[in-house]
Amino acid sequence: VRPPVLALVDCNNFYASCERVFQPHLEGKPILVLSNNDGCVIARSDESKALGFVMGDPYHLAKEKIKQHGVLVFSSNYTLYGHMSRRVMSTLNTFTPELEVYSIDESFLNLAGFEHRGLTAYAAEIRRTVRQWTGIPVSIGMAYTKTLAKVANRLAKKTPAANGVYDLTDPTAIDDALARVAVGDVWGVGQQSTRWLTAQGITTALMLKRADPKRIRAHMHVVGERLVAELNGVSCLHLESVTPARKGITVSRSFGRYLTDLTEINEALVAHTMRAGEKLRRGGLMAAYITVFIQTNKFSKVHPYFGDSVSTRLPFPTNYTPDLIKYAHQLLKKIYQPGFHYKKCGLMLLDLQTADLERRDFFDGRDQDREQRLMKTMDRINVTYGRKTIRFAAMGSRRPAWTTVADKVSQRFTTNWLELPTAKAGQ
DNA sequence: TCTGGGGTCCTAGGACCC
DNA sequence: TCTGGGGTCCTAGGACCC
Repeated sequence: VRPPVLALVDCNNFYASCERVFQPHLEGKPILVLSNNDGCVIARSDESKALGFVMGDPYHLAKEKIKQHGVLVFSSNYTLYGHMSRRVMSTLNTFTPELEVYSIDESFLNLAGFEHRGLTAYAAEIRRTVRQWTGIPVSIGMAYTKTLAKVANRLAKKTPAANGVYDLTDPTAIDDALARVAVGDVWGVGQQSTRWLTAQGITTALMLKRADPKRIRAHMHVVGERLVAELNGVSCLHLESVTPARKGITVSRSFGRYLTDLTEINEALVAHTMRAGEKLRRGGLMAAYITVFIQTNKFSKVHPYFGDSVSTRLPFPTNYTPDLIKYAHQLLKKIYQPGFHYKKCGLMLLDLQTADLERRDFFDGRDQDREQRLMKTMDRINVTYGRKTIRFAAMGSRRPAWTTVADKVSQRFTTNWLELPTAKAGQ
């Protein structure tokens, strides 16, 4: 019995493409999208790639070249990207009953049962439809394992004649394809493994496919062994159409400038904690374990590096923000050392559990119903009138010292009435 | 002189992903 | 001056138990 055909649909240059949808004059121009805090390059249009801009390039080091080539630069606009992502995914859902949303710009589709339509033709139709309904260009790779579908997707992008669709279900085509892929470009092979594999003389995906799985396992553990199996057409990573429960929630940000003062850092931490609480409640969850971390700028040549983290188990699982703020603050005080130039802080909530049980009845005389109503009301106000409309005093009231930089954000075209795109009828 | 063995649970840290 | 943020999985090793 054949395993199901999997298609990996990947949006091309997703963030850059999102910017283009509502600003068509950007078509054909080099675009870069920056990370939070306008720190580094995280998305590039084809034109920018051709100019030699690299993923992860620090923005401040690229500025010269950006100016020189007239590249258009955007701060990241996650509200827009998230919304465009949902549009793409729901479009894809009309082509298959079973789909796994793998990331903001990628989905695996189960195409079993659609073979009679001709896989290449069907994929081409998916591609056309997504483009027409959302304005986002996608590439599609098909194979019998996720790892091979990833390879196929890569080839769909790299092979101009493929028209954005690459079928790797034909076993006789696989080896030729794998010979064209560097081992470091295989999904799951990162820097460490690339270094080791190369030293072993394994430089292409095909060589990795043919390597002795036991030998690979000795260095790359079961993950590496599975990878070799997947390259050999043995499916180990199955389609997960049901989103598994979240294991942790992290909120962290770099500060817009250095902070040295505990109170100021705590204001940032309180803001992050509020956000983490919102995420918890939105997912119907409570957390029983919390980690807080701080760090200075790891790239600085003038200031010494310092970073630390500390965790604690909470006396009871909670999603009540005042509880979270209290414990986060206690932990921050434990790791804060005066005298450093801090650049970032954050928290992680772990050991998440569903909030449907009344677990805290035994602990104290607190009125949980009232607490939950309070959080619900706060959440509703902050959704309706904007984030942090209602906030905790510990967050500070003036413009916070830690505010991130985002100088070049585009409009929230899809989620804000005041920022809708305008169309003009021409002659 | 000679000081067990096997199991579980938990956490930290590494590697990788987008 | 200026280098992101949020995840998952796996393994080793310590604590603990019998």
